[in-house]
Amino acid sequence: MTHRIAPTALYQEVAERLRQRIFAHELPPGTWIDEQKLAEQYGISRTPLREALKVLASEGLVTLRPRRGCYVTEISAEDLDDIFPLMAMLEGRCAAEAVRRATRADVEGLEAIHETLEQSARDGRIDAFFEANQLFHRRIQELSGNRWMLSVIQDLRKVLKLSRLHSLSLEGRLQQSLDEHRTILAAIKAGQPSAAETAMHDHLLSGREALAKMQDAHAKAA
Amino acid sequence: MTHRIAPTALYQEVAERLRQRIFAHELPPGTWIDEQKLAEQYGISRTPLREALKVLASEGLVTLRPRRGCYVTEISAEDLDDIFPLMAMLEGRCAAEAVRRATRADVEGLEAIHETLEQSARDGRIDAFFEANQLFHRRIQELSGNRWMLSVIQDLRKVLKLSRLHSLSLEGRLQQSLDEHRTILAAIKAGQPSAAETAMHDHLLSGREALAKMQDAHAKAA
DNA sequence: TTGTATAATACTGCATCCATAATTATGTAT
DNA sequence: ATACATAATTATGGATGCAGTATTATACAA
Repeated sequence: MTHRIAPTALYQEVAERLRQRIFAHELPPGTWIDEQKLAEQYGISRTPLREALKVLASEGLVTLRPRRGCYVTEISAEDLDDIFPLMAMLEGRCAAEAVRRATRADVEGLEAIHETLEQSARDGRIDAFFEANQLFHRRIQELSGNRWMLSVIQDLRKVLKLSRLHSLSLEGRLQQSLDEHRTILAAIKAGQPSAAETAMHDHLLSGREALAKMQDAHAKAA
Repeated sequence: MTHRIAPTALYQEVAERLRQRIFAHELPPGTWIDEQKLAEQYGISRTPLREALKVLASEGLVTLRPRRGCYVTEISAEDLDDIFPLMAMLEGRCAAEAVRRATRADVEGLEAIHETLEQSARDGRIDAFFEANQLFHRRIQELSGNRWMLSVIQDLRKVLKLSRLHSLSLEGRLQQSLDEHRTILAAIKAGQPSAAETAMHDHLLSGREALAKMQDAHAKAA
């Protein structure tokens, strides 16, 4: 008899599926979410769907306008200007803390992740690069040992994913990103908390700059 | 004809009422939330109540265990050890940024708030002191001009409020808290960002220490 | 008396239904 | 033709009902 360890509720699964569709920009920012259409699509009633939307709303992925419906949140340039420095500070702190707490094995684990990053870059496998990148950052956050810090960062990262340009920009500066990662990893291996902190901090801000350039180019094209 | 500007949904009102009851420790951590009893109490159906619980869950105030019900979140000493340094960093940064952005009028507004804090302390009006304290912190966060920073901090503060000792500890160190506020304000008036930052930072950590002492005393009494 | 198995109870999760408000479509007057 | 008012439609918010599972109570055996 197999006992279900994680008896996830329907609304949770729906929330996750919607998250994926939002991140994939299949539901771009501004899109109105048609409850009954979606419910029908998923073969469920509106009740769990609406519960899922409440969750996504408190994550900031959708915006609920009472009596007006639910829309995928639109993120402004000002929001990005707010979020990136915040993330830079938080992830920077994580890196510093991670250096202080990481065991030998932990560092080796990070090196392994970084290696797949390098490999993905060489092979031009962008999606694999994305994934390894995410994992690298996340692992460092975990090593910092602060559950709440991790939760805050992950929440903010979700919001960043709303911006289509966010993923595109990474593509254009793959090599630079890789270099920055090397710097971060080097500081970690050398056991230098504050070097790791500034390296991570700058890495994030560099991401913001790349995104800003994307926006400029985008605006010019329009 | 008055047009309702903010047509707040029922689930939002319910969520707010529950928040208050949780913060007031009328529903202490660990309490099981009886859906139908509460729904009956509020004279509503379970549907909006359940939606409210979803919101509170993503705020971390309650924990939903699928098929098992909903419980007020219990916060551990480790959580506090995670959250306070995080808050110290965030609010510290806010203070620094606030100094850089505040106008003359802004600073005067802060002074006014601080004055009610002083007055409340003199009069021994603890609830008024609490309120002015909250306002002071919040105003600084607003002055920092970073909406997301503010949102993150407020979310974390909600979680802190789960700990009954949190409010009690402030009571015991009213004078010290006041002194620390004076230091913060002085740095702001002097236009010294980094002094304000460290003052605010230390103020938060000092709060954590006081809480730890409370916990020790509490443990000893038990 | 204690432990286990079974039955009764209670609660959660989801579906369906309905009232109300918002939106769109239609008609009329200027 | 355009603007406004009214009617029809549609979608949201909330209530109710029901199936399935967790929990508690009861009975029985060791």
